[in-house]
Amino acid sequence: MKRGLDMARTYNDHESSQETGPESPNSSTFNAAISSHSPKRSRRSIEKRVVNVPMKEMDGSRHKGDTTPPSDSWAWRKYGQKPIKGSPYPRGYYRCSSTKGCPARKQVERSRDDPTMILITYTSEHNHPWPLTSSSRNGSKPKPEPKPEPEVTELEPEEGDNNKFMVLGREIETTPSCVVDEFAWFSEMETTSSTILESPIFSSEKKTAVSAPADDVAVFFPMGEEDESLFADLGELPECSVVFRHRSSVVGSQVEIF
DNA sequence: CGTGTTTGACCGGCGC
DNA sequence: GCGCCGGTCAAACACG
Repeated sequence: MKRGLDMARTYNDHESSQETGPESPNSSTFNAAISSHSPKRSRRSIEKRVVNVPMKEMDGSRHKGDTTPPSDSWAWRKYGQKPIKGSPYPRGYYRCSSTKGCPARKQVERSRDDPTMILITYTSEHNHPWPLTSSSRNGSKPKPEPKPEPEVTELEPEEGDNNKFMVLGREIETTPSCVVDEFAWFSEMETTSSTILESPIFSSEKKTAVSAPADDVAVFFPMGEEDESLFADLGELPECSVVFRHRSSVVGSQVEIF
């Protein structure tokens, strides 16, 4: 039996059962659906987010190798590892196993430039929610865990900068209306283990994209209208609610969004 | 026994 | 057209 055919099917079976709606061309410059690198998903919008995590934050977590990701609250199952050309470190491929049919994936690799940094790329289909149920890897079973009562902090973009921020060196216009519910999962991760570093990109624009006063981490991501549909079937968080919880140990944040 | 990891092979896109 | 490369599959294996 050869793959091509059934591999696409295997996943589409899962995904089709979770179809939340037709792909909508996005209006936001920011949530730009990536015409994927992954041809098998080309029918859909793919969202990609990159997070840098310093390795030291991984001490004490289940750190077994170069591509072992820092523990977050989600269950991830590794499905592959590849050496990457030009990088001395392999890239690990993980699929979300927190929920059945969860389309989220992540890639974990050491930064070539700074081996102490772990580069985590989260990928999910645009119309799929990011995993909101969490599961501790301590146990073997992921279990649904509705967030108790997330501490909601309303964040408002500063006006001075026109709601723009830099993404990989590009200035991106953002939608001021919402902060990222979508990143509740990220918040979880952040609260559990990692420090998300502040990148030069964001530090230079810190008044806009990332508000990272000494003890607070707040990250803005614009949401297009269609993003809200992400949560239509979730109902766990109020609109425009999110945010990263206060953590005294946090030194900064960096999230690059594609 | 169920779940996750390892690893070699395969597939498709892309550049030359 | 061909080779390279990134992404994924799936069998075998490990572990609790």
